[in-house]
This record gives sequence, C-alpha cells and structure tokens, in this order.
Amino acid sequence: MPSSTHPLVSKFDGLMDLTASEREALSGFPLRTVSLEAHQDVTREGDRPSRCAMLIEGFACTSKITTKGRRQIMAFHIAGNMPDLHSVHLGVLDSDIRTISACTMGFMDHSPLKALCSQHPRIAAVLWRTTLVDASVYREWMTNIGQREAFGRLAHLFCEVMTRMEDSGQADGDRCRFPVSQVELGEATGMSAVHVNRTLQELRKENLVSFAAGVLTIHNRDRLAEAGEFDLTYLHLQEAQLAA
Amino acid sequence: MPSSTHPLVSKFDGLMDLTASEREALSGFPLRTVSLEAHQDVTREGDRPSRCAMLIEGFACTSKITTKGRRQIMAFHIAGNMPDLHSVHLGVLDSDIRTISACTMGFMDHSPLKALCSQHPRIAAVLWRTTLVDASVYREWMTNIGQREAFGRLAHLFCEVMTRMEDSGQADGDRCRFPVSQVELGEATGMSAVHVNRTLQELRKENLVSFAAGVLTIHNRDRLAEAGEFDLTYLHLQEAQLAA
DNA sequence: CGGCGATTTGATAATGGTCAAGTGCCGTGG
DNA sequence: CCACGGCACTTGACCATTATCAAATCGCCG
Repeated sequence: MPSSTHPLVSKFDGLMDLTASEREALSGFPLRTVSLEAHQDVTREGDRPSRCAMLIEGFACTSKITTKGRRQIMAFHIAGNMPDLHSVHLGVLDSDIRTISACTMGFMDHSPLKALCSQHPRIAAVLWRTTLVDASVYREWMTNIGQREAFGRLAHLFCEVMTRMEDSGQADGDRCRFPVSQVELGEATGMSAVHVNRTLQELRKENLVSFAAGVLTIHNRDRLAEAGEFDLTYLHLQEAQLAA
Repeated sequence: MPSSTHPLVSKFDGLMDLTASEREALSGFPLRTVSLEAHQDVTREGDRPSRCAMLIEGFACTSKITTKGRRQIMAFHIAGNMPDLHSVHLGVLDSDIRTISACTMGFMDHSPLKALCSQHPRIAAVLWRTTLVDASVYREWMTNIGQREAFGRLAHLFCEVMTRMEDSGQADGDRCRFPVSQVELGEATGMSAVHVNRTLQELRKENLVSFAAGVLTIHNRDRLAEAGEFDLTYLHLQEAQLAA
C-alpha cells in the first residue's frame, strides 16, 4: 500500500478534480510533519513566519489577547484545516495559533507554496477559497457573539462544530470529539466560564446537547439548530466541488 | 487630461509595481459604473451573483439579519474597497451588502476577473491578500465585540475608521466623514442604540471624540487608542507594498 | 406648519460578570 | 495504597453593564 497519501492531495481530492500535473505538484510538495502537545503555541501574534501549517490530527484554535489580558478565540481548527494559510500573503501575524489537544501538523514553506499558486491557478483559487470560507465563518461568529444570548451562542457553536466534523468524516452519529474546556468555550463565545457552565446545564436540562469529557453529543438536532438559529449556508460546504 | 484613471488601476498602483502587461490588463477591465442611493441593497444573503463590486465613492456595509430580526454589521466599506470580492469563489452570499450613504459602485463580472487572476498571478495574489486583510479585520472586530465593553468598543471602532480613512487619503486632519447612524453603530458593535447614545456622550465628555452630522472628529488620539486598545497591526497597511 | 427620522432622556429589568468557596477527578510521589 | 496538589468544573451570592420600553426633543424637509 502507498505510504499514506500526501495530506495536500487528500485535501484537494475532496475539493476539485485534479489534473495529472496538479496532482503531481501537490503530491511532491515538501511537508515537514511535527507532533505537538496540547496547549502549545504554533505561532504567535507579531510573528513573521515563512511557513504555514496544515492540521493533520487534533484540535487547535486561533486567538488573540487583549491588553487587559482577555482572550478571544476566533476559530476552532479541526483535522484538514490550514489555520494560518493567510500568512502566505500577510507579513505579520495578527493572532496566535495554539493547539488544544495533542496535534500533528504539517508545515509548508511559503515560497514553494507561492510558486505552486503561480503555476497552478486552479490550486491557487481553491486555496484562496479556503480562506474565504474562514472569513465567512468569522462573519457568522461575529453575529453569534454580537446578537445572540448565551443559550443561543453555545447552541450555534455546537451546531457548527458538529456539522464540520461530520462533513470531514470525523463524527460518529450524534457524537464527536471536541476536547475544549469550558473556559475555552467562554473565550470563543465572549462569555465568562461561570456562565458557560450554567448555560451548559440548561442545554443539558432541555435535553439538547451534552458536553463532557471532551465529547460533544447532540440529542436533538432540530431544536438545537433552532435555538442557535443555525443555518449551515455560511460554511459553504456542498458547493465546494463546484469551485475553481 | 485622461478621462480619469480606471479604478482598478488606481487601487493596484498603491499596492504593487505593475508591469506594463498587468497595467494594460487592469486598465482594460470592463467595469459598469452605477450610482446608488443611501440605504439600498447591493446584494442580499442567498444571492448567487455573477459579478462583484468596487466601492468608488461613498460608504457601505456588510451585515446579516438573524432569524429573530437582529442585525449585525460586520464591516464598513469606504471608497476603494471591494465589499464582495469573496463572491468570486463562494457560490452563495452569506450576508447582505447595503449602501450607507449615496454611493458610486463599479461592477465587475466574475468570469473576466477569474481570467485576469489566471493570467496574472501577481494580481491574483494582491486580490487574495485584500480578502485576507478583510478577514483580519473580522478577527479584530470579534475581539472587540466579545471582549471589550461599550466605551472601548466604540473607541476602537472610531480609531479603525479614522486610520483607514487617513490611509486612503480621505481624512482631513482629525476629522473624516462617517455618515452612519447611532443605530448602525450599535449594530456594528453589538450594543443597543440607546447605549450607543450614552456611550457617545461619555466619549464626548472625556473629550476623546465627537461624532455628529456624519462627521467623526478625534480630539485625543492617544487616549482614544488607549481606551480602545487600538493597535493598527491588524489592518496590515504599511506592508501592502511588500506583497506578491 | 406638520411630520418623520434620528437622537436624547428617564425608569426599570434582565442578562451575564465577578468573587469566593467547594467538589470531583486524576496523576504524582511517599 | 493513600495522601497531596492541581486543574476543571460547580455552586452561591452579589453586583455591573447593558437591554428594553416609553416618552420627549431636535432637526429637517415637503
């Protein structure tokens, strides 16, 4: 058997029909695979990295710390994501990327990546598109944080995580791994850990979700989606294949 | 005199050194110029547009409406911005774009735009970068909404607007045009209009900013930046020239 | 002058923050 | 094997920020 496909190839296979030359360019792309422990920095605000990462296994997040020491998590990353792809074209990083669980990451240098994009415009377009979906998710999170109250915020977040995990084949029925702490849930939704805890109990009491031991279980998908006003359009999943 | 430069050319001239062939491709790009009144929809959530817009004159915003009828503004657009550039690679729009003031917009069809990107990878890279900066601003806004309280939120927003207006040569000393209503400020910062009003009064009383009749005036930049914990790194301005 | 939208003000209530203490779980080390 | 320490989670009490509702004022345009 082939010594496991190149992570870039697996990623693109789901997103477009590759030509032979594109496939060759991707499968030969130099990737340094690294194992990281939980709660480790991958990159930090202010860094000027010369490479970007692909999350191959585990959970990570993007966050930022305020002068006053408050932390906002802007995104959770699951296997298959490229958390700092934007660093290819932005000189300075404006946020931190940290692992949440133990992770395997593949690092790719910017310069071959730029060359790849110049030579293969369709690949460039798909990578660009990836960052556009990230931006779409940011827009939805802003709406979540700005306009919904605690109950709906968590409901929405859980719907999103489950949907993404399912889409990438990492869910198991109504359950999926989601090893974040309540503090981190609070940092992602703009609420205090105490209030997260209480809201989690409400969600549980209503028999919508349970969240414990790093596992998310959704008991009533429809009602959860309703509570979180969740509409998956913003994830731009189904149309992925149509791209480029 | 030349019948005014092509808006795309002016935009790129600030961002990179154009080769002759790039300049030619840009200056010949078909653009339909349209005048719009204040508070008009440009595109709506759910649309599948075949063109995207460049704001040539005026103010616009991106927003989304919740099932419960609450509106979140995710971005303000000023002259020179391309509010829905992301529609080139995302099939369905996930948010609305509306004018705030009367606007002039230039519409560009997707297919020539895609062709332009395929043939001119450096142009593609700069356009990609533009959307990455948008995403960076989203990240900052999430932090603003999620982690700062009213006073800081407005302070931060005002710092951003002034900085961007200055950067694009649209400010006049400490003042710039910013014709949004207090309701809209609230929709952008996740606070009620009433609370916006009161916070504005505080900002005024502290002699940091005044905001009236569609004009923003900053009286004490340092203290305002401090109140809003404003650090312009996330706007990725200075390094724009280094791109591509 | 009339009316409409935007802003302002006041009063009241609710959502959610903070502080502090307690519980439970797990891994380390004696 | 059990005690200890640490960390995540839980609970209670209290309080602050901010929302909501309602009414008044202001400015502007027809």
